[in-house]
Amino acid sequence: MVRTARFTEHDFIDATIALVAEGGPAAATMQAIARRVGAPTGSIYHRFDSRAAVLGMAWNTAYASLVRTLAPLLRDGRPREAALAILPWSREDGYRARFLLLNEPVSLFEDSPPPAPLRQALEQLEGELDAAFQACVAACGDGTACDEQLARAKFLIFDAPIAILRPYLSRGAPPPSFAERMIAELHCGMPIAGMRGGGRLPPNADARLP
Amino acid sequence: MVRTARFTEHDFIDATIALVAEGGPAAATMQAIARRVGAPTGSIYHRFDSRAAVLGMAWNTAYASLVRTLAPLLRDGRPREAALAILPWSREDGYRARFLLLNEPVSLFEDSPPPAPLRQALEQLEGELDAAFQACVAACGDGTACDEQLARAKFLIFDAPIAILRPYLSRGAPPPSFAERMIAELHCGMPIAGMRGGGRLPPNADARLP
DNA sequence: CACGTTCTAAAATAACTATTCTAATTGGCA
DNA sequence: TGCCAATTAGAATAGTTATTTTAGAACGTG
Repeated sequence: MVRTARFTEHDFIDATIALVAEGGPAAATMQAIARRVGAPTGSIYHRFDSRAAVLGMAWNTAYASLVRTLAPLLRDGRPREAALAILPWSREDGYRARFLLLNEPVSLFEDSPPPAPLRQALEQLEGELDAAFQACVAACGDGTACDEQLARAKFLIFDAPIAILRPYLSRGAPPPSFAERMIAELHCGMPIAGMRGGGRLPPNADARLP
Repeated sequence: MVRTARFTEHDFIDATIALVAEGGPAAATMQAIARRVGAPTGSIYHRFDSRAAVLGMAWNTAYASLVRTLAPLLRDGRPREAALAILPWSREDGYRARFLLLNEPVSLFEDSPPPAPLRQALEQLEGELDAAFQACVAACGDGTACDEQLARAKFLIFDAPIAILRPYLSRGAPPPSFAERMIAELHCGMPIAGMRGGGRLPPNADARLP
C-alpha cells in the first residue's frame, strides 16, 4: 500500500447501518453513505462491488455480533442467559439493534440480492445459530428435538425477547426497566423441552420497579 | 358521475399491499401498481394525491382490519381469544398479513410521510386499540393499570403471537399446527394483571400434532 | 342526440439513483 | 529525489422514479 487510506471499510458499514436505522433502507443511498462518512462515492466502489454488497456486509456484521453473543450461551445449555443477553446487546449499539431487528431482509435487499460470497457467509451464520439452538434443546430437554421443541426454544430465547424490545426500538425509546423481568418470566411458565426453569413465577414477580 | 370507472380505489390498494408483501416497500412503484391493476399511472393520481397517500391508505386499511378483529374481544375482557384470533386473521389474507406484520412504518414511509388526514385516521385506530387494551387490563386485573401491566398485556396478546408467526410469514411458509398451542400456552404461565388464565399449562400441553 | 363531467390513456418532465470513468493526489520505497 | 500503485476526488452516464400535462373516450342527463 502506497497511499494511506483516509477511510476504512467499517466507516462505510457503520454509516450504512446508521442511515437504515434512522430512515429505512431507501435512506441508505450511495450518496448519503458517502456524505455521512465524508468521502466521495468513488471510495465506496473502491471497496465494495455494489450497493447490495454494502448492505449485505452491514447485515452480516450486525447479525454476526448477535450470533457471537447468543451462540456460546446456547451451547452451554443456558437458554435463560441467552434470552436475557439480547437486552444489553441492543443497548450496546442502538443503531445496530434497530438495523437488525426492525428490518426484514426482503425489504433491505429488494433491488438486488447480495453477492454470492456474502450470501454464503450469512447462511453459515444462520447455520451456526441454528446448531446452537439444537444443542441447547438437546442439553435442556429429553433428547428428542422435534420441530415443535426447536420452534419453542427459538421463540422463548430469540423471537419473544425481540418482540418485547421491538415497540421501544420502533419509537426510539429506551426499553423500560421491567423488560428484563418480562424476559425472565417467559422462562418460567412455558416449557422449552422437559426443562421448566424452576418455579412457576420468579420470587419477585410481583415486585414493582427496583 | 358520468363515465363508469373501470377501476376502484380498492384495486390500487390491494395491488400495493401485494407488491409490498412480495418485494418490500420499494417494489411498490407507481408504475408497478398501475401495471398490476392494468391501469395507467394517471388513474392512480386521479384517486390519490401521491404515492405516500397510496401507501398510507394501504397501511390504514390493513391496520384497521386487524383492529376490528381484536378490539371487540379485548373490550369483552377476552385476552386469550384476542391473541388466538391473530392466527386466522393472518391466514385470511397472506398478503395483508405480510404487509402489516413484516414492515415497519419507518421503512414504508421513508420518502415522505402520508398526508395529514391519513395520519390522523391512523392515530385514531391506534388510540382505539390502545383503549381496548386498557379496558381489557382493567377487566381482567385488579384495577390498577400501570405501564407494566399494559405492556404485559400488549406483549401477550399482540406482539408475542405476531412473533410466533413472523418466522413463517417471513419465509412465506404456512404456520405449523402447533402455533396455536404456543399462543394458548402464553396465557397460562405469564400473568397479565391478576388474571392467570387457570392452570399452569393447558391439559393437552404435551399432546403431539392432532 | 349533443353536452359536460368523470375517467382513462399515455407521453413529457424533472429529479434522483447506482454505477462508471477519468484525473489528481498521496506517501513509502528504490 | 522521483517513481508508482493505492486511494481519493468528483464529474459523466444511463436508467428509473414520481408527478404533471395533454388529449381522448365514455355515459347518464337534459
